[in-house]
Amino acid sequence: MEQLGLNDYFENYLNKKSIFKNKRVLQEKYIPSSISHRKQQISQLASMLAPALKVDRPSNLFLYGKTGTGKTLCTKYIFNELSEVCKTKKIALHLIYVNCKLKKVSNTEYRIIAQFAREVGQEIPATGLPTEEVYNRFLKKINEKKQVVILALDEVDRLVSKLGVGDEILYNLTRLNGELDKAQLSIIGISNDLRFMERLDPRVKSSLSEEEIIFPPYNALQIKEILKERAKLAFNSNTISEGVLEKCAAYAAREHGDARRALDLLRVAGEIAERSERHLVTPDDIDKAEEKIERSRILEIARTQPIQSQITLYSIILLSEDNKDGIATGEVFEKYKGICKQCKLPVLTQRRVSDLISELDMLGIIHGRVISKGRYGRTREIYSNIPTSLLEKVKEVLEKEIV
DNA sequence: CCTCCACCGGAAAGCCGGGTCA
DNA sequence: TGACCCGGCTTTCCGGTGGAGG
Repeated sequence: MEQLGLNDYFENYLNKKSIFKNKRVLQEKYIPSSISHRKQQISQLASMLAPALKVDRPSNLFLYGKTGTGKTLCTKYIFNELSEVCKTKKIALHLIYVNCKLKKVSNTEYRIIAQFAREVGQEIPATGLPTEEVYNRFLKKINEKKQVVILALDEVDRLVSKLGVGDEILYNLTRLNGELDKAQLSIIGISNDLRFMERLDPRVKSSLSEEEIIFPPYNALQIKEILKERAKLAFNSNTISEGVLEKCAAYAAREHGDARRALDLLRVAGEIAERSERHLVTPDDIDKAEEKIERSRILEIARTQPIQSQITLYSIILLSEDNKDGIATGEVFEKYKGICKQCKLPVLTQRRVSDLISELDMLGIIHGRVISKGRYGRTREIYSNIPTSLLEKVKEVLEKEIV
């Protein structure tokens, strides 16, 4: 009997008319056949990379623009087009796209170079080799034949984040071309940190940004048009009610014209409507979507932090419950110490816990600022950023981990 | 105007678990 | 097998520092 019920359910599910026609259109990795409001950037990109088709080395170039302004999309788009041409005309051009923040936080020189090497078909162990050796293998591999290699480094700023340190990776990279005789190498840097360049060594700066392309944020109107195009492909007709796209665009523009965020919102809103058996997405769903995205982001962070960081967060939550104004680092540390002892876990130094607090701050899940209380010292004033409606749930998650 | 609190945050070095290589 | 290499996390050390209270 039960099985029959389940069968019916699935049967129903399949027959049910979905709101979505093709949900993939709203996903990040989808590349539309034409890109709106980026004509200028596309043609610049194309003209700068075109020499590669004659096996001449294109200039290094640099793409700026905040998140969701189409940098990655345009790059991938151009890469696709280029490689089409190369395939039909048999041109020796190798395009490599790497996102520098792949997997977890800080990516290192070794890993990045290893990643390049793998992209050109040279196996590299995950660790163990001297970094120098990885460079050599990479160079040797691409220098095997006469060709142009274009490296796109998405989110390059991640490579340099630790002020001062790290720009040697870029320095090395920009110099690599000189060590090749057959092959030629050029680099596309992509960054959403507008002040990134200022922090760089001038030598790197000049060679990396032989050419620059700027991606300005989309305005609400443009985002709306983008949404409209995508929605047409992604949803069945008459499933989007009046004002949904406008609201979605307005929310995304409120930040800084982040088209990706707008698309996420729309997709989640669609899912919400669908799950509640409606055939219409309403502006209200956009609000729900925004809340849902934020909630799951927070829960995800709480769940995946390393244990010591979880305990720190837990301490902050506990303390902020009966302490409306900010908490001091010292208080957090005392609480933290107590919990660690109780759970028989090693206790970290206050210095370290202080860093954990900063990290949680970066994630936006708490916030704090350094403040002086005169005679009573100088400390960070810490507040929780977790909405009260989510507090219990977060605590639950953390307690499960801590025990 | 000076003091001195309670921490901030940079630098450097150590440890550990992952690996290579000859 | 032992000598090395790497990244990530942590500890150690320590020079600051804004401003309430004297």
